[in-house]
Amino acid sequence: MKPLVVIAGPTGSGKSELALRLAQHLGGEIVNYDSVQIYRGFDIGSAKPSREQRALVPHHLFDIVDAGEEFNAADYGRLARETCALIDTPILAGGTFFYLRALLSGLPEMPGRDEAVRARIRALSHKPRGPERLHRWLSRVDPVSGRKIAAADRHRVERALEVWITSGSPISSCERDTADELPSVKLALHVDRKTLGPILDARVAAMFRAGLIEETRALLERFPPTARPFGTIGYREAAAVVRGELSVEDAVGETRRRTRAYAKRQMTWLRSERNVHWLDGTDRELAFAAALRIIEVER
RNA sequence: GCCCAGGUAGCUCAGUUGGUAGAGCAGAGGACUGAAAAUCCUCGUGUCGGCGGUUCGAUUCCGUCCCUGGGCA
Repeated sequence: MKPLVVIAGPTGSGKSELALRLAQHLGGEIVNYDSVQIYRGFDIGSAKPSREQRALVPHHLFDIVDAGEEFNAADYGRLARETCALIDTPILAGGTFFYLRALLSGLPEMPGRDEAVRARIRALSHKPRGPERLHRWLSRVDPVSGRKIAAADRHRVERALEVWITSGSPISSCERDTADELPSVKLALHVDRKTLGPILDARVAAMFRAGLIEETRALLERFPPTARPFGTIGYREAAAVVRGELSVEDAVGETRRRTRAYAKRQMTWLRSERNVHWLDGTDRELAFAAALRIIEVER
């Protein structure tokens, strides 16, 4: 199997554009690894490629689930493997590196999500000092995870307990089969944060101008407000505006703030990723040329 | 000109019944095993507006001056 081409980088660094150009040049097809662009209707706030762009080259794994449906990294990993297997030259584009990992390395063998168990755990967490008690429970049954996961990290505490309850074995004992990793060429666009900041600010303003609030209002009429994508950057703020809890101005500010923090988190993740070829994201032509060269050598 | 209310970390502010101060945000670094655009961890010395006074000691009390709001003229 030829190595998969992966385009990475922080949000707003020009991943989609580079991926599209490479796909056109190499006769490839784009495969999304962004956890919000998988949702139907969440277009403006997720910076989904436009209809025109998507007509140029086949695009996969966009608009595959509705907001109310359960979908997670494991689902993505399975789906993406199937999808890539059917395509001659997949070009992975996105920013959810946990999803990318689920695709390339797979997730360890372990029990899936169990809503009933989750509901029980969540009920406990709402009691006084609930989070602390859940963490103490976890530390007792799985000291390794207890040490690794902070008590305030409710998602991870919840999942670790869920695995313990449903399987009787600690999540920390589950191991990924590392030999199984799919070969890939990882290209990451680098834009230093001083430069990226204003780009992201402008992008957020453009999203609100393009009708993010109206898009969110329409989506809120079709899906429960607790649906996951309503908690993501931009949509959380737009939903608050729709509910009359936030001014548009504050929503823009809050969305900018969270977008910048997100870009920072993405950079942190990418820095620790091995075998990444870094490209200068400030020069699109150079980045494209360099990407082509690297892909030729690596494949 | 007079009367209020303020002037404390890059920003918004808390606080010190007098013993040189701390939150949120921003910023920096990090984690990431089915919610991942999620969730979380670590990092805080700044003439506490200026100058005097009282005091062993003032950012805190007093005086005065400057600045910013708001009100009255």
